[in-house]
Amino acid sequence: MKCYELQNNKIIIKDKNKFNCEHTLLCGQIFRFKTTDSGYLCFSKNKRAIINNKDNGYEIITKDIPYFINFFDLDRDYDIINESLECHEVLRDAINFGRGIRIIKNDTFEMIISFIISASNNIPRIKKIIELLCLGAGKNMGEYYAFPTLEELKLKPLEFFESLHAGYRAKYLFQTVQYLTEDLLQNMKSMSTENAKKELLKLMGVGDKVADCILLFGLSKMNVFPVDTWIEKVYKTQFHGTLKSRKEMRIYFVSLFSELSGYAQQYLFYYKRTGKV
DNA sequence: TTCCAGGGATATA
DNA sequence: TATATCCATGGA
Repeated sequence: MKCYELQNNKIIIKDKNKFNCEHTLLCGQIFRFKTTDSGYLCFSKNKRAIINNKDNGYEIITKDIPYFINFFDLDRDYDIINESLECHEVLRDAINFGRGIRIIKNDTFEMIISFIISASNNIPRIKKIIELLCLGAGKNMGEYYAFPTLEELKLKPLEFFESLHAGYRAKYLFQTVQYLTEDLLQNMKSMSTENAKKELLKLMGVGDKVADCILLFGLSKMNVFPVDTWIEKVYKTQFHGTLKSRKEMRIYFVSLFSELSGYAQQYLFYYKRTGKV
């Protein structure tokens, strides 16, 4: 059963338990969104979705409806996923806390740049740096700025990335932009998780964790489990684990959740970071 | 002042 | 392969 309907060229969501916009935007997978009086604005590439609260759901207004149906993964039945994950006790609480989260399907290039910026950084600052990036290099769309294309960023010198207050990540961004090609970005979409990760790890500023985030949010690979400082806390406090390296934790979690690893990770991350447990 | 944030690169063994 | 150290920035 679909969680949405199309009415008057709008996407109508009638149940926030099926798609909760607040949880989906605040759970750390999207850095380009704003809260408004009536809901949210959400951006991807050069596109925008206006999300208004409506009854117990939302109306989503956008010029590209198919893009955002796919972006918010609205054609997937999350009840089946949740049911499967709830056999793990810790996940039960995390799912109840973040019910309605959907794993977004964002642009590969936008995710590569965004998560290079995310390394050893905090979410409010990541958002500011990305906003400056769009302002300084993205196309003016009238009421907002697009995320810059690879072609646009290839024209920018190292000094431009330094001007974003990106710190030591500026040189990573510059080198990765110079290295990347449209062909490589396109080819990664059809690669296996393992092969795509090998390619991502060749990029300057992309290590194990950042690669997993790009695979999850930018290439829709669900058999990955990014381990960051928050997941490390979850592992120690909720799972009472004894493994020491993040690599070991990643292998442990992927073996536990398999093809549902990405969903489990996002529930746990949001639960720990926002739920203050 | 020190610690921390969706870590990674590099040198060293 | 595994570990130690350095890396910018800004808020708490």
